Amino acid sequence: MTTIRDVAEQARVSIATVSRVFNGSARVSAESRRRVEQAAGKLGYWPNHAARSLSTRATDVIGVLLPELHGDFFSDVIHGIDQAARERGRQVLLSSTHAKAEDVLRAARSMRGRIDGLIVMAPDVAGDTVLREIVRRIPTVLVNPRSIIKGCHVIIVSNREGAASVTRHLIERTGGPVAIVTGPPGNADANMRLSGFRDALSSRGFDPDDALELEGDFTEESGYRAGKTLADANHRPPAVFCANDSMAVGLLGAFREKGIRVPEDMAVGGFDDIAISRYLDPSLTTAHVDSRELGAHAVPLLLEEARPGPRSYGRRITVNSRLIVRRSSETPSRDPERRGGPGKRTSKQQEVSE
Amino acid sequence: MTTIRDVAEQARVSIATVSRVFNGSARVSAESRRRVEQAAGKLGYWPNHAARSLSTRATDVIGVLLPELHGDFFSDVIHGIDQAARERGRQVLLSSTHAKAEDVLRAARSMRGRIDGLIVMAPDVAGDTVLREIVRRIPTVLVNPRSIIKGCHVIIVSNREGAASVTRHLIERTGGPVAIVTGPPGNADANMRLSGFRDALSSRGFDPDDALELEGDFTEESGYRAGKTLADANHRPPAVFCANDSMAVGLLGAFREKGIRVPEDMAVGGFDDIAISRYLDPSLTTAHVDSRELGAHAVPLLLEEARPGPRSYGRRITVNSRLIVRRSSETPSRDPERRGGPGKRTSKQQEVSE
DNA sequence: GCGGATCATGGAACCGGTTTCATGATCGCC
DNA sequence: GGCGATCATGAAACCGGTTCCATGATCCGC
Repeated sequence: MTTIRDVAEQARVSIATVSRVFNGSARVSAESRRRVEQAAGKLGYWPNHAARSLSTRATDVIGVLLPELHGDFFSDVIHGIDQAARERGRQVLLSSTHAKAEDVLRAARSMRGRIDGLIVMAPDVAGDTVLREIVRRIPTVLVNPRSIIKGCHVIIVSNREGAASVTRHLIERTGGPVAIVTGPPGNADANMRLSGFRDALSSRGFDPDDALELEGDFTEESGYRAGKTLADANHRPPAVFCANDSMAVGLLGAFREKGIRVPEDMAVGGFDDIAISRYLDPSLTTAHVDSRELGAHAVPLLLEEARPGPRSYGRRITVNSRLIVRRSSETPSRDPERRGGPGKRTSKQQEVSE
Repeated sequence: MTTIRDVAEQARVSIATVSRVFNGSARVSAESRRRVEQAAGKLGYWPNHAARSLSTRATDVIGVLLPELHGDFFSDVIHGIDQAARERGRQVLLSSTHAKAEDVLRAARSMRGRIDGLIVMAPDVAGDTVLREIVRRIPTVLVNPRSIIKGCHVIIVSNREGAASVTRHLIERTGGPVAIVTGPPGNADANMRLSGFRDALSSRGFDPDDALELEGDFTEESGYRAGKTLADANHRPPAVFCANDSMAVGLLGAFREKGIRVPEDMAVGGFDDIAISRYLDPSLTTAHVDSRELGAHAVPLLLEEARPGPRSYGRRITVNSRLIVRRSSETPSRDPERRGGPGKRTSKQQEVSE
């Protein structure tokens, strides 16, 4: 491959001059510039960015660590990050499926020298030792971490408040109580949503009841199993809140098989508002999280952090969720003609913000 | 940041020995290894991969160029690539939204030195000069390009055959003829699908008819517009094939607003089998493309290509599509109880392969 | 015409690793 | 005990850029 030296030789100038032409920084005579450009064109020279970033200590690349790429939620987050990055002339280095702390550490390590900063989503990583190791070396923005690192920027989805608002809504519509299908035990998002659910229940005068809490793991299958369990239960509550939409999809399938009508027999709520939620039958009441916005927030925060100079003190940004009421929690009697279906995607949906 | 020299100094060995310890290549005495590991741990040393790949000329990173990140199709493709890459210890450098040839070239250029190989999806890039420029310098796998580069690996979705099979199916169910909502004019996928549609029509004895071809651009909105146009047409055909599922979503919305029942008044088919297609009401008949498989094929092909040594001759891999028959093209009289909904996602769907 | 400022340019150090090659120590064997 | 083979190790070249600094040429004003 042709290097800067080949171009310099061909153009009969020094490599320093070639570098200057390509960076447009210092002044170069018109004659030298012409010769360099001609030589570069003739040889088909493309600069090597590994070499470049070795000396400049900058890469224009943002690293992203995700727990998984499955599911629409993370696709949307990546989309948001990629778009925000591209608007700022950055590329995105992706690494996904890091459940264990050890995986996260290894992935971050293998990015050292390749990125200017890192966006980490690690809702399953307990303790802060691993995150500290990373934050110590690489400018980082944490998204929904289980533990907060002092001085490190954080973006937090209002999981607790969102879960509480869906739960409250279900209580209002049905009189309560409400069951929950939880996320995996160690997961930060899952924990906050469970907590919000409990808050809402007790604030409406319902006592804590273990029988109302079914364990899931955010997968459609676990929602399906929980749906079967609920359907067979003796004293079925009139509503159930699924800690994410994927589980609600599975749960709705189980209910259909068991002949439980939604919302007539039971109201259902979810969390995330993934793309298919509005197309489900019945369409799903859920807490909408603007997952693109997550990325859009993370990138500028990170680039500010990655800038040389004194670090700003760790900032905390909260991304709000909002309640979207759809058919799965409608009052049964009401507006029967809407049965037709989800409607055109771009048309106005019935949305209720709290 | 600590460098290999700091570690060497602390461990009282040379940088060569530190390098050997970290790469596990040559033999190092137990004593030296211990000292190096202790020093590295104490100093918190993480190797710099920019420097490393500068001398090894390898990065363990795969570049991916996409036309856009919108839409479920490309999300799935990324997912497939990421998974295949991770299984092989590679990371993914992402760059999206490259409509124009110029953008594609710039993006590829800015990856030089950062990646071992490149996967390019550029269905809108006409001519082969830009792609040639890239292929010349970086091991590349092209996915559904508009023009074939000699000697370069290519992965091709059987657009033509898939479109033909959906069209034939619609003719069989309705007696034909079938209208089409096309993709954007210059797009490679769109062109092939249109071509397959025409083949199927003429092979069943229908003459070409411009009135049956409505122009779309792969967006939901364009499908919506086409739906309105079709609904208002004088002689409406009994079926319509949308060149992708997103447009079918829009078209179904328009039909609903116009009171056209699917499949009773009109049968509808799509292409891609994106995630929501099975959840639509009615669920959508479509040509399923395993978009994850696309990635799974591209990565090993690329890594083989990127291996030093003689280049293998450009190989061509075809990813087949298969017809998925769902309610949007069902014979109206049949099986009315299936109206219930899409069913559990993991449960068996009615699928018909040709 | 002379002295100092401005300007274009090249040499060389540097970024942080890998790897070749030379060297001295240790080993086994006769 | 001496010799060649084996082994661990460090010095130094190298990967391909950027940038500091010195240098010589040109320009300007007096």
